[in-house]
Formats: sequence, C-alpha cells, structure tokens
Amino acid sequence: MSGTGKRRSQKERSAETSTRLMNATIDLLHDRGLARTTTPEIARQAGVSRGALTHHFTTREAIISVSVADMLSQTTRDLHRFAEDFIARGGSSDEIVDYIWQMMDDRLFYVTMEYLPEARHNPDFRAELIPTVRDFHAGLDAIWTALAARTGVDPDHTRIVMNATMCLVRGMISQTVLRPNDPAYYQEMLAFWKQQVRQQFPIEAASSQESRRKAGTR
Amino acid sequence: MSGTGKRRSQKERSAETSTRLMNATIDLLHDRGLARTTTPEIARQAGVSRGALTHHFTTREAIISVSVADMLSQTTRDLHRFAEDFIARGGSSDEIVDYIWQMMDDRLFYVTMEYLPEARHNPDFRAELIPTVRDFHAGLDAIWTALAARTGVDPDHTRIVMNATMCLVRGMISQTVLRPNDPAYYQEMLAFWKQQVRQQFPIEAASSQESRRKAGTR
DNA sequence: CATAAGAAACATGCTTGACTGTTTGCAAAA
DNA sequence: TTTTGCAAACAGTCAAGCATGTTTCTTATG
Repeated sequence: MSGTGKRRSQKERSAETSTRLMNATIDLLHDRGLARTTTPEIARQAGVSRGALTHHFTTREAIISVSVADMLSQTTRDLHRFAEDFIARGGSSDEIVDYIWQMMDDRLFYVTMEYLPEARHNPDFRAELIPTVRDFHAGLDAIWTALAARTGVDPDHTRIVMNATMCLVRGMISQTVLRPNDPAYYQEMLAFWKQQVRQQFPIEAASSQESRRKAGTR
Repeated sequence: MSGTGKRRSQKERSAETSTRLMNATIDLLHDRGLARTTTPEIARQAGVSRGALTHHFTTREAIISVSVADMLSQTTRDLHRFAEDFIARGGSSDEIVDYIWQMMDDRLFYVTMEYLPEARHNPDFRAELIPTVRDFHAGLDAIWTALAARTGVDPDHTRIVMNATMCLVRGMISQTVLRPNDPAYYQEMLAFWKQQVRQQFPIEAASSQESRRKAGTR
C-alpha cells in the first residue's frame, strides 16, 4: 500500500503493523470510546487482519495499555520540545496555560477519560499503566523544574502551580462533554487562571510579543 | 411505612422497587464501573428480578440516565443545605473548598467519570443527560450567587472562582486513579488553592456574628 | 549465489459465554 | 375481574480467545 518497496525486512513489516495497530487503537479510543474499541474494530481501522493483532498483542488489554504508553511518551516529547523552545526565547506564563489546554483538548484527556474508569476497576490494567503514568509525571516535573530555574521561582511552588493548572484543565475538559455551547464559561475561567498564574511568576520576562498560540476554547 | 407492613399499595411497592434499582445502579457504577453495570447485575444488587427492572425501565440507557439524574438532584439538595448553613453562620472560604472536595471524592465524580465517556459517544444518552446537568449547574450558580451576596464580592467573579474550584477538584479526583500513595500532591495543591480563593474573598468573616442573626431561618 | 528449510508474520474459522431486549406466565392489588 | 407489578424463559447479537492454515522473509549450505 505504501511505498511499493517490495521487499521489507521482517522487522520493518512488524514495526509498521504494530504502529498501525497502536495508532488505530488511540484513534478508536478517541473517536468511538473504549467500549467500542474491540479487537475486530482495531484490526479493521488499522487495515490488517485480526490475526495480525493477536500475533502482536496477546490480549485486548495489552494493546490498549501499550498504545496508551506510546501516546503518553509522545506527548512528553512534544511538551519537552515546547519547554526547551519556551525557555530559550523566554515566553509568557499565559503561553504555558494555553499550551496545556491545547495539549489536553487535542485528544490527550479525552483518551485519558476513556481508560481511567477501566483502570480504576481492573487491577491488572491499572498495574500496567501506573509505571507509564509515573514516567509521564516525571517528565512533567523535569519541565516544571527547568521552568522554575529560568524564572527564578521556587521549584516546589512552580511544580504546585503547574500541576494545579494541569488539574484545572483536566476538569475543564471533562466539562466540555455535557456543557457544550458555552464558550464564555471556558474563556472566563482560563482568563482568570492565567491571571492567577501570572501573579505566581511576577518577574515575567519583558519579551515575546511574537508568540501567538491559538487559545482554543469551545 | 415499610418493613413489616404486609399490605402495601401498588404505588409504594413500585416506588420502593424503583428506588432500590436506582440506588443499585449508582452503587454499581461506583464500585464496578459502567461496563460491568449490566442489567442482570443491577437487578441482583437491588435484590429484584431482571423482569422487575425491565418493567420499570425500558432500556439499560434509561435506568442509568434516570439514576444519574436522581443522584445529581440529591447532590444539589445537599449542597444547598450546606450553603444555607454556611451563609447563616458565616464560614471561611476554606470550608467551601473542603466541602467541594469531599462531595466530589465521595462518589460524585467517580460516578461521573463512568458515564461521561459514554455520553460523549452516544448522542441519545447525552441528550438525556444534558438537561439534568444543566439543572445541576443552575443549582450551583444559585448557590454561588447567594455566596456572593453574603461576601459582597462581584457575583460574576464569585461564579468564576467557584466554577474553577469545581474544575480543579474534578481534575484532582481524576488524578487519584493512577496517582495513588501521593497525599502530598493533593494536600499541597488544595492548600495552594485555598490561599488563592481566600484572596478572592478579602472581607472574609468580618461579620460572622451578625449575619447569623440576620439569616435566622432554619 | 541459488535455493531449500525453517522461522516469523499474518489470515481465517470456530467455540464459548454474556448481555440486551422481548415475550409469556402469574400473583397481588384495585 | 381487570389491571398492575413482577418473574422466568427465549432469541438474537457479538466479542474474546484459540487453533489451525497460509504467506513472506531469513539464512545456511552446497
């Protein structure tokens, strides 16, 4: 289907199929929900047979937790890149809030909301996810620490404020499901929060007019 | 009315069975999750037959959405009682944050996390829930408005701060699933937020004695 | 370097189990 | 006696896991 490269190594074949399956899994989690993310659906979405899926992943639980781990590590990488750039050019704290919102609103927390309940009730599944999530949080902490170093704010305080921002945004995203068509609700809340965060980083750089991230709100 | 009375009217029988079924539904949503909240399980938990369930509720979706509506209206009543008492005696803003946390942590948001994903993917189910949730939000707004009147703070601002508190707590609760054994994380965050909220209600507790006299109801 | 043996990747069909919605049967209340 | 509340059996659907069959690549050897 792809590059007409006729002869691919086993590793290449295998890796591509795995990737297709994991991407399909995340797509389905986001678009149709965990309950509808069945192994036949995943295989169909990935364009491979169900046998291929069972060959690569022993159980439904396995492909889901592996796919989630993949998604989270990708998110960590993206966030790390953003942080490096942000620190290098000296952005405003508003930008961070916007970035976090964007990141969560662009599938991350919607996918999270799909597997969290299952993790709560299924000890094996939860046990598989906890290390993954711990890594994610460690990545976040590293970024907050770097941010603190740049702004000169106490690292512990920075961590608390940024983690609170993450939690606020999680709660806001969860609201979008049953509170649609109320953009003011989200707009006002984000504006309020940005102001609060600004007060925590008083020294705020005198630069960065050019940074224009879209503050996507519904 | 209940218990040893052999002869119960149809209405009483019917109402009790309905209530048992709705309570069982919420219990199961909380304890075992939406996917495991099957109609046979609900009937078993309620101690009635599956036929009784289908007699009272036409479909699985129906009993779930009705049960959720019941839970939310009960929560609204409880919160309203708290607010009346709070306003009457003049409490601290810290108390409100604590109450919201307690309320969410005591099943409310765990149950919410169960049905939110389904609502996101199932338009009919979502359509049934949206009015219910709108009522809940209206109830909250009324309480925030009363609170604003008591503290003399701008009602719009109060609403934003309180809604943000709700969202923050929602996000925190969602974290508890895969971030257990980290009490400091939640403790610090709540402490930080209480301090922020305190700053939004600066006049705090100036008039706790006289406002008790004024609002002498209850 | 040509090729055959074997391993890895993939495909298909079957079995079991569970759930939902429906229908039919029956006893207690009106 | 009629209706209401409940119970039990039934039919249709579908996913998960497994077992067996087929293709694609790898490699060792003559």
